[in-house]
Amino acid sequence: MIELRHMQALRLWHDVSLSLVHDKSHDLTVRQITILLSIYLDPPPHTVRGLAAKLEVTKPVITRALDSMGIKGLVSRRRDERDRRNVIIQKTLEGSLYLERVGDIIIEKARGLPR
Amino acid sequence: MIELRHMQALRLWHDVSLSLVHDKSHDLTVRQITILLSIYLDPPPHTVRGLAAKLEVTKPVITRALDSMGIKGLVSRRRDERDRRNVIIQKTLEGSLYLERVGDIIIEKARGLPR
DNA sequence: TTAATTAGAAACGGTTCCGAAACTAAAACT
DNA sequence: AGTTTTAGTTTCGGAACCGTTTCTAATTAA
Repeated sequence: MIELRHMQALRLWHDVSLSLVHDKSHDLTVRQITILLSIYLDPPPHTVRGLAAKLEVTKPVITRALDSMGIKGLVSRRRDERDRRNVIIQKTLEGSLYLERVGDIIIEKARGLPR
Repeated sequence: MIELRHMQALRLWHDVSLSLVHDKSHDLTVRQITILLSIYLDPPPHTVRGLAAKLEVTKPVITRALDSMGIKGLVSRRRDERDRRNVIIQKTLEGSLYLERVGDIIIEKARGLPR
């Protein structure tokens, strides 16, 4: 039998996920949102290889996720001038606004939970 | 500027999502996990049309998600004998165990947050 | 300066998902 | 009984994603 606090945790996950599904604007995969959150929450600089190691996926997975999210304006890329093999992944205004909305949703849904 | 409680909400979402990405066992999409959680948290009976309406997606999306999760043993389907047009979607032991683990992860990551 | 390493992207083939439309079967209506 | 409606699935063409492998460019090592 699942306990009450388990149910509340899962209810939160459900409610926020449902809001993300309803929000047709971006439709990110779990990997993509994890990458996006890493870029916005972890200390920079962010590189393809660093994200690949963190998520335990191959580099092409990161490259393609950045392609997709770049098209949507959620992240941008810039060559590292100190070592031009590197690509520095950067935040965008659009990405910040999107995550701010996601944060609002999480807080709102958490507030609605029984305590 | 993102506030502290925003950051904590997003950090929780990040940490749990990262755990889900690391967990190679099931690899569900956001839609799939939303459907799975609906089945386990909302009062039955669960039907294709009901889930489609709730998620605001077409019925084939639900059918296919149930196909995928059925193969993984996370849900099962049964004809409604009272109205044989309906399909009743049911929980499984495997699905319960999986969501119990997800609940554990959420609670664990929430505990690790600064307060 | 040439060879080896490193970072990231591109190419390849396969899988999965999508929405729209067509289809099957069961129930309800007339 | 025959038509219409309802529930769910299947099919279709297209898009996105996956892992592996290959490629390009930049840096480091010999």
